Amino acid sequence: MAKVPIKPITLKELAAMLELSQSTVSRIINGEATAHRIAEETQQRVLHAAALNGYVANTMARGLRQKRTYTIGVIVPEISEGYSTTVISGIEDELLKDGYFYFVASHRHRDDLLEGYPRMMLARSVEGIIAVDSSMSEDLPVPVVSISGHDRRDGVINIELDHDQAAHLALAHLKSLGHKLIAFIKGQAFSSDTVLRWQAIVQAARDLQIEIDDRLVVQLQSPEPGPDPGQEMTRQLLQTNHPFTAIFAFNDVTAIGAISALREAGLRVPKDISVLGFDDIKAASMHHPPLTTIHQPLRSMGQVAASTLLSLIRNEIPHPQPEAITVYPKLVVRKSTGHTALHSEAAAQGAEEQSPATGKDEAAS
Amino acid sequence: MAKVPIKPITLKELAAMLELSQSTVSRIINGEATAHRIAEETQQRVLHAAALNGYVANTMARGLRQKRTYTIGVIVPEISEGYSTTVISGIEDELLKDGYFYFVASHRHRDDLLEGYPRMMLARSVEGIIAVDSSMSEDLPVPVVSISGHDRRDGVINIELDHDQAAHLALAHLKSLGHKLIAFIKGQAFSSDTVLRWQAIVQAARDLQIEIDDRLVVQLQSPEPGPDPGQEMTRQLLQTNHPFTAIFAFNDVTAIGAISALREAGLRVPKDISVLGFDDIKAASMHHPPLTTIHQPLRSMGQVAASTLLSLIRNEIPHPQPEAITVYPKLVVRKSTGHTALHSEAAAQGAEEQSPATGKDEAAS
DNA sequence: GGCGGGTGCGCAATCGATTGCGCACCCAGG
DNA sequence: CCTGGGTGCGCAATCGATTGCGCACCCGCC
Repeated sequence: MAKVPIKPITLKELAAMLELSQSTVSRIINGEATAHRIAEETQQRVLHAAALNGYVANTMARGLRQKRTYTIGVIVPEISEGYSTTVISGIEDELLKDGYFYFVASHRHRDDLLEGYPRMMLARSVEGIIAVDSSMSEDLPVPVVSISGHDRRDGVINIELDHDQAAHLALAHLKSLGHKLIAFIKGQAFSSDTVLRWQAIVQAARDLQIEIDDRLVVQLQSPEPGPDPGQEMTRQLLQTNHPFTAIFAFNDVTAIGAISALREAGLRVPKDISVLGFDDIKAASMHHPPLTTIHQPLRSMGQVAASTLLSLIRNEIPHPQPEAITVYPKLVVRKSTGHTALHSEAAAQGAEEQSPATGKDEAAS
Repeated sequence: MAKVPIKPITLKELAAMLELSQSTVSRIINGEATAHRIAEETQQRVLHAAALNGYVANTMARGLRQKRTYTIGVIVPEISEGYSTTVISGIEDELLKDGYFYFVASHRHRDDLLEGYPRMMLARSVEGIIAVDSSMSEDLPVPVVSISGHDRRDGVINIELDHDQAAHLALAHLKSLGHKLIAFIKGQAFSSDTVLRWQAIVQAARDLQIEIDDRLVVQLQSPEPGPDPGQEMTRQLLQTNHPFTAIFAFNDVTAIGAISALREAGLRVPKDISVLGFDDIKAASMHHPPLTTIHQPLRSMGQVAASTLLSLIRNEIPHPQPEAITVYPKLVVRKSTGHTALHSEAAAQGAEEQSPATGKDEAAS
């Protein structure tokens, strides 16, 4: 089992052993032998010696010359929460399959890092960059694919959710449960989804004839990840004393914070107030009650981003390039939403019973 | 906002602009100016121009010359859950500070990947590897730091939790709440913590004079991440009909699964059954009820691993190297544990009241 | 005027692989 | 004998940075 790891042999040494030039050996190793008319016998000789000596080309030397590294960079806001990491695991699926590796860097919304990381990655000759929920402020000399970044920049392909459909699914669901007084928690200003999502909600509300009461609309302020900002805004919502029967949160983590605040105020979810999340991260199904949420196919967004980026790198995407690739949401009904009790106690009671606790839900994607 | 599209500038170009030689510029950039008697004014000129043009040395070229890559590899079982990702974010903190980048690869417990990834990383000349909850089967020619991997291999430094203390904290907590019939859910066989943790539990139980009933000990089987395996084993535990008043789960996600199973069976947590988790991942504090758990300083374990690895790489750790670096657990009491009702209804009632819902807990580390 | 000692910086090789040209050799045909 | 066309492979530049030497210039002093 214990192979002795020896000092890697270089091309020069290998060539010397074989009494051939480096060029020849290099060509054979790289499978360009026939294109250069190298004798079959020589090829075998070289290949054999290479295998015997465990020759592996030095990645840096090769990278320096070819300007190829088979490496890409992934830039995320934050590494420890459900959104980015699910996307990353989708990215990984695709990349490693093709022999690419990736660097990860999280900028935590710090502008200097948002600027610096792409640069540092370029210094490492990444062949492309995937930005997750982060807007790139500069044009980069490599292909860029952006996930939920709505920058509309030349050459940058966006992977984005169909927000209109998402908003429609969400509001139609709440409406079907009888909700009319719906509170909204918008995302932080820095999140690239915030604006589009809100526009879509406004439009969907109009289509479904749901009225949006401005006093029931709040926006996350604290840049902190985790449920606290959502909890905080929900408290604020409760303090204003405007009645509502449902909350549509910007994401699942916010929804979880909202539920904490509601509980704190003695309100039951979903009996008194329904809470609808967004994203469908792992924690959504693990929560109690399991969150009804709008599922974003995060993992496959990562996969699509990665395979699109590879295509761009290989120049396989004809111009004009598409500006965006749309993916579609799904409504996942779990237990944090129910019929509103405000207009019909009976309906509310029914809602309680409508889905007996089976312990199973469609968490797995 | 729109700066120049950043095509990295090279040393040669920068030197040309400044009408200096590459050597001089290189020396200044690398802080070897004084050692080479470069005029203070020239230094300022160079530094300024470098900053202005966002010069960053090409890592490949530098690496080629210095035989350094400033890159390490991180191997994790799985990327999308709380344990690894928290560790990774700790790793990132330390590494990027020192100009290192890292590759991530997740093996999902597949042996071929567990073998293959280290190899591929070596081919990319990583200077070291951090293995998170994964055992490396071979000796590697670079420094390795392992987090919760109990392999005891020469040259591999382990970052490990003080399991004895953890077990003691956990059992003492349960005992203090009156629990005597404690069920245990052990980790999957592949998790490197499983054995040590269990040994520590057995020892702590002995010390605290708690009896472990073998019929109340189950082990996670399914390799699947997420709460399902925990839920499954808890159902099994319930079916055997041996009474118990508390469950000590292998980790928080398992605890969450356990709580689902208990609810499903009509049992309340913590009123009927207390559940104690392990790890203190983000989801633990977000759950309802918030999990009482044994906190592992995951983030700082990542930081320690990274800084230790960097020291190893720099050869700053004198021989004989330590075999392990121990970090310490903390008991975080939230709301999933309470006095057992089995022996004293009064005590149980008291427990209910003992911690009023404040909505605040010590989740943040 | 020549020499010694600072000062301040440059030349060119080097890391290991890739790659655009080009060259030597052989054989057959004219 | 010379030429033309294969065949089989090598020369040397190149990628971008680092680094061991070394050199030019200036000043003051004997």
